[in-house]
Amino acid sequence: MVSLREAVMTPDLQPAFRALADPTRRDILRMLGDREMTIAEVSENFDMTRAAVKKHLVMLSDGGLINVRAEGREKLNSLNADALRPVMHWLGWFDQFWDTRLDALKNVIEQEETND
Amino acid sequence: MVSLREAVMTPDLQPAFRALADPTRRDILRMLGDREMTIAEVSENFDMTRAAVKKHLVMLSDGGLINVRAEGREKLNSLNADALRPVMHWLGWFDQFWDTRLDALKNVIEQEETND
DNA sequence: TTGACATGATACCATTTGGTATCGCATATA
DNA sequence: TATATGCGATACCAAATGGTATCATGTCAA
Repeated sequence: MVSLREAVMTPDLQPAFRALADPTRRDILRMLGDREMTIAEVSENFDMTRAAVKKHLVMLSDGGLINVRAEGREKLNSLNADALRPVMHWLGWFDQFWDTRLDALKNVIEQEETND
Repeated sequence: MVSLREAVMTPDLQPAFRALADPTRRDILRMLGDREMTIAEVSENFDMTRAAVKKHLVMLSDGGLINVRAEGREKLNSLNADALRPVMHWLGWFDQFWDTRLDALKNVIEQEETND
């Protein structure tokens, strides 16, 4: 029996971290930020076969990072950004070790971002 | 020529993401949060040979996640948490997609954490 | 019903990954 | 100087990964 907090914040991180370890899959995630896409549409953006893209989508799905919805003979893949929260949470533990000398620089950068 | 922001916030993320993709390496990072350790010391915490641990340390070093300092015939490995910032930054892009309905739950959890 | 088409499934291949065993080298220390 | 010790390097192996080609299946449309 795990606590509510454990259940929500500490699922098995391995599938998500593994899914994020490939640049193609990270690119796919950002593409799906725009809109949900079929496998064929995703594949158009890469120089590889649809079967290869399909494998990446399976890994993303295994990590819970995308949802797949059937519509007729098409499968629409959509981003599930919430699955990135546990990953962020894990990384957040390291906040305590961040070099505070960089904070000023961080602020500068974030200021720049507001001007994008 | 890349901008300051690009140089600081968008280095090549691949070595870091790859380093984070293995549970042993993630465990090592948290161990090194306590104190810097020799290879032998890190190896004591795992059921694998020193050579295997060494390989993990090399990958962590490739990702910039640890620093290695020689002291006599020993090599002291220490956490470089700052290298996780670009990773956090990349993940932060997805904040815009997070389900706001989870924010209340997140607050509850963070409240719990203050009571640890 | 008959194609056309989007997807799924499988077999296969090369490379990377995660591990072991073993040897050599540099550095403390008796 | 010997010798023990901490580490690095290499060769090797099994399994996972990232890709291809090919065929099967379900669904839309004429």
